[in-house]
Amino acid sequence: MDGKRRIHVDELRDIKKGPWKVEEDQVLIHHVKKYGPRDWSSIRSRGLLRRTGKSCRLRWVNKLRPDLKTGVKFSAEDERTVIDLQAQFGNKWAKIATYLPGRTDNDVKNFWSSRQKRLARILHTSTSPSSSSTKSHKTTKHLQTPPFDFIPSLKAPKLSLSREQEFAAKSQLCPTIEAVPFGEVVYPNPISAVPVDQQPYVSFPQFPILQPDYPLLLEGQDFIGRLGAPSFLDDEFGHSALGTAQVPIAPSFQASGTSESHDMVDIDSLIDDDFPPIDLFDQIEQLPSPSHWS
DNA sequence: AAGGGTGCCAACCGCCGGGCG
DNA sequence: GCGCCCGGCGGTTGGCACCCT
Repeated sequence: MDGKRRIHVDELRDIKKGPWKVEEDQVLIHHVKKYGPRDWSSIRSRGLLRRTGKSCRLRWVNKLRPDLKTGVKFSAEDERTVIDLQAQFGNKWAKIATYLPGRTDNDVKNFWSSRQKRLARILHTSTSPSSSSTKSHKTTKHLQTPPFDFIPSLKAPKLSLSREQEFAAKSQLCPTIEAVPFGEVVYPNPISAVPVDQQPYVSFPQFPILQPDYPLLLEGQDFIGRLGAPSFLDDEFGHSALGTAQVPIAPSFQASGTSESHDMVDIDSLIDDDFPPIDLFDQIEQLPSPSHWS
């Protein structure tokens, strides 16, 4: 073809990928100081770096920008903000990131992804003991086709709660989960494919079918733990909107050994670390029922 | 001590829309 | 109007460190 095309191919062959070196960062920083965060492609055309403009821009935005909160974990406040905004905007990470100073869309995206994985794992563990913790999180594709209809997904009902209201909704904790005695099992409607005659069950809310997304799980928060709270259904969905399903207790939860463990599950065994202190959610108010979600 | 699971992060890929010739 | 280039964005992947058994 023409010369222009051939040059383009040669350039592509010469493109560098992979982790950035300190020297490359310095060149990029120098370019931005001189020309501003633009003309990314000129960095390459000037022969300053063997990186694509896209790669340069990404490096600057995600790593080199001076206003970034690098190495700072998401606070509970950040967490709430992300959850709120994700509920409002969906997976518009760039937009959400604009509400979080020092955070990039990549940060938010990674945070949300980790959270989704954790939630999926928790739910998977609590409903499918035979297959828990056997697959690497690297195989993320299984998360896109989760085994449950209700795993929190990428679109959530739009909420208009105040932050205080939402925090308050997290506050009702129950120290135990009450297990349904074996033999009094109600088959978990949309939840589990595990044979019901092989596992005892933990009371579990039957999520609203038309609102399958559950957006308000804080990082590290004991979703499982709250399932046993008497007010859980009222808090989260409005009692009238829900029935109750049961899900099997994971083997690790059953194996506590004591006679009580037959009927009661120690909440500590269900909760991840980093759980926000209870007094974080001092004020208790009720969430609106799903009928109020718009 | 070793191996597997998990969390976190950096970076790439593909798609899309806007600008421009 | 069309094609190309560029930048922006969301999704995905791979690597590494840490933790647990």
